[in-house]
Amino acid sequence: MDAALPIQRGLGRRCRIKLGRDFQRVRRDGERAVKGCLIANWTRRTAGQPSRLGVVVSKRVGNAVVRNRAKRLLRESFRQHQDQFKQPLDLILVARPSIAQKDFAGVECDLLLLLRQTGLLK
RNA sequence: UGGGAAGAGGGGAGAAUCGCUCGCAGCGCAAGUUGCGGGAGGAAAGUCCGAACACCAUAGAGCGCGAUGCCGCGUAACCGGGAAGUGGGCCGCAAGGUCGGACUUGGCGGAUACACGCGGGCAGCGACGACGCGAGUUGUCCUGACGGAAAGUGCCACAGAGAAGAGACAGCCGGGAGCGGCAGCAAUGUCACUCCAGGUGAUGGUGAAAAGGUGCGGUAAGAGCGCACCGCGCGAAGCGCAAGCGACGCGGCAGGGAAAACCCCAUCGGGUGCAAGGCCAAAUAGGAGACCGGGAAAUGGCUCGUUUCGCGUUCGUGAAAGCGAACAGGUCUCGGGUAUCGGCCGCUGAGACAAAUGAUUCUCGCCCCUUCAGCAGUGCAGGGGAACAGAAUUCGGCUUACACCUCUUCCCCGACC
Repeated sequence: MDAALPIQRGLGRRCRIKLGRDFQRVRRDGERAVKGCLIANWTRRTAGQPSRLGVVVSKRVGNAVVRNRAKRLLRESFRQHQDQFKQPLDLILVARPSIAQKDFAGVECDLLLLLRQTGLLK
């Protein structure tokens, strides 16, 4: 890892969407895209604020173990690429049932493809 | 050696990088940041029983509802006192003291509903073995929501003549009448058939079950009609803490299944659950509606009974009682708002609250397949696999899921000695 890249890849409490009204706002007012095993809703934030992530995994995806793993994979994909966004986002990732068969590389690939298609990446 | 069943135990290890969460300490005004330490299971699951804990309710009686249902002993969660060790907080310069609770070890006392374990008892158209001519008895195993069918009501399909204090279809039996064959001189005897009125519960057939069974006697034929034995019922010396067993005596036999149909008996049971519940801002603030105003509320289902509250004020009318109106009062319901799926406590050596305990890579170990080498155990290389499953107040039990490995017991097949 070269020293030129800023290493700010944490995913603490400030980087999460926790309030129900935030979820409702993003899913009502934001933009929406679908790719592979995930659905994304997002709204743009002003520069300087951190990006925030919310994860939604319904019971249709699987039992508690499968759902937990899906959430972890989505969070990890977001964490590793959040500094590559053009501008900060409030992003909600909704898992689809096909995520149960994917590994980390598959989920990461779907997320990058989606972000590239919608022009959110640098 | 291979396969199967049951039970018990285990349920990969280590490292690097990047992250999450909680606690403590340092730095920082703060946001944060650094260090150290803790961070999923045997079932964390289902939520099927219970306990702790919390709140609400609670004179009592009856009815109802629910749960449980052979006997004995034991076990834990939990509560109380206390000991040692490990780790932690606080005080102290230190030695040390102290604190609450966590874990481990050993032990004491209290508490038991359910559950579980062990032992025992009883039952069974159950399986196998032994004994007996036989009915049957007995041993082992298995099974058992294992109080009551002798409180009552109802049910028992199909088959069968008959299914609960039953029943004559075939059959058997003697008697009467008729007709016929045979024997006889005849009276008569005998054999078969038909009809009539009876006897019978031996035989056949049906069924889960046919109203005790096996034998002998008896009889026209039969029948506990009589006897012996077996079974059954009642009483009972004695044995056992108890469930219960039972020498012996008496009784010719009372009597089917199902209570997981209703039901009866006994025992127990108040309700809701951490979204319990408490605290904080603001406040017994301030709105809307309904009802009561001879009633309301509580006794969490109902009734009785009991307890509590309330039956007020003003105005009009009237002599008064009373009537009408308004207000106050009581009870119930509903909605908005604040820092808002508000925050904190409850809440923990995991302790969240859009929910942490992770991601990637490497090494080693385990299992399977293939190639090669080897008589073989096996070795090298390549590829693949690793189940069920994620804490949400805590604890005990139950149930369900589970790749693979280890151990114990039992069974089966093959080979060798």
